[in-house]
Amino acid sequence: MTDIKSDIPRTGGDQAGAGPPAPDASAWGEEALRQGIEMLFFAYRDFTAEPDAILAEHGYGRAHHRVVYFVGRHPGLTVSDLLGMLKITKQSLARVLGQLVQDGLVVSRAGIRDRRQRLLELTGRGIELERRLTERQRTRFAQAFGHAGPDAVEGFRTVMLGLIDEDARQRFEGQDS
Amino acid sequence: MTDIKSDIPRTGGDQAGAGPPAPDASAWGEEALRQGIEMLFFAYRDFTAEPDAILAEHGYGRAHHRVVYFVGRHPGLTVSDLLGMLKITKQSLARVLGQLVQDGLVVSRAGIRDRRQRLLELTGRGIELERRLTERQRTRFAQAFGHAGPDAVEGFRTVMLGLIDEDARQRFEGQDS
DNA sequence: GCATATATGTCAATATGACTGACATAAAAT
DNA sequence: ATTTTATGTCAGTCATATTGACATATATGC
Repeated sequence: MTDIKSDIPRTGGDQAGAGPPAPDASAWGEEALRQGIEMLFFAYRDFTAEPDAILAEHGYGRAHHRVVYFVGRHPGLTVSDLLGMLKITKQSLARVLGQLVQDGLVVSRAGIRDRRQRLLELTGRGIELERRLTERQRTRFAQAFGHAGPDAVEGFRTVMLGLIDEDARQRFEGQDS
Repeated sequence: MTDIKSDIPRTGGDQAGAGPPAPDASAWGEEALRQGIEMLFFAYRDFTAEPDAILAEHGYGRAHHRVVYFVGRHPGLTVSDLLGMLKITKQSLARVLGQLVQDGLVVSRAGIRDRRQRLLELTGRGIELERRLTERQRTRFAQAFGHAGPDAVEGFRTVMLGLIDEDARQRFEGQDS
C-alpha cells in the first residue's frame, strides 16, 4: 500500500528559497486528502451507529436524535434556529418535532418578545433520552481525545473548523487557542 | 457563552502527585466533548452538501457517490468488500450499484480465482464522475489541512482514528507517525 | 390603522436510502 | 455429493428528505 507519510508535508520541509507558501497551499497529496475523506465517512458512520440502535427501540430515527440534541444543548431555541442548524426544510422538521412534542419529550412555548416564535425545550423525559443517546457519543470522544492527548485534540479542532462552512464555524468561535 | 478553553486539559497540567493518568482518562469536560460531537455533525453536513448538488443533476444520490468513490479507490473490489465498507444490506446496494452498472459507470467482471465474485471497476465515465464529485471534497480538505498545518493534521488523524471502530481503523494502519 | 413581512404550521405528492424476509443460482469447499 | 458462500432478486415497509401550495398569528413599517 502507498505510504501516507511520504504524502505528508513536514514542518519546515519546504524547498529552499521557494518563498513563503500560501497558508492553504495544497502541498497535500491525493492520498492524504482521500484518507481524510474516508476518515470522516467512517467516523460519522460509526459515531451514529450506537444511538441509532437505541432510537430504533423507541420507533425514532436519527433525525429525532438531532432534534433532542440541539434542543437540549440550546434550551429556548426557536424553530428557525433549529432549521438553520439542521439545514432541512420545516416540513421535514415538522414530522420529527411534532412526534417529540406529542410524545412529551419536547415542549414549545410562545416567545415573550415575539409571540410568533416557538421556544423549544426538553422535558424531563426528553433530557433523559438525550443523555442516553449522547452518552455513547461522549464516551467515544472521551476515549479518542484521551488517547490522542491535548495537542492532537487542538489539531483536530483546527482541522474540523476548517472543514465547516464559515457560518456554522462561528458557533465555535472565541474558543480557539 | 461557556469558555471552552477552561474545559481543555493542558499538557502537563495534572494535579501534583495525582499519579499517572490513564491514557483514555476522561479529563475532558462535557463542553469539549459536545463540541467534538457538533463539529463532526457540521463537518459531515457541509462536506456532503456540494457533491449532493452535482449528484442531483444526474438523478443520483449520496449512495451513488459512496459506491463510485470506493470502487474508484479500490479497483477490483468485490461486492462483499463494498458491503463491508458501507455497512448496508446487499438489497440497498443492489439498487444503486445496478443503476451505475446499467448507466455504464461501473463494470463488474467475474473473479478469476473465485468466479462467484464480482470484481467492480469504474469505466471512463465512472472515473470522470467520481473525480468531479470528490474534487470538491479534496479541495475542502486541502484548504483545511493547509490552513491548519502538518502538526494539526497529524492530531486530526489521531483523533479521527480513535473515533473509528477497530475493524475499519485497520484500513489506515501502518501509516501512523 | 392598514399593508406587508415574518414565524410557524399543515396538506399533498414524491424521491432516496435504508430495512427485513424469502427465495434463486452458480461455484467453491468439504 | 452435500454444504457453504457470493451474489442476485422480488416484495413490502419505514424514515428522511424534498417541492409546492396554502393558512394563521403576530410583528413591523408607513
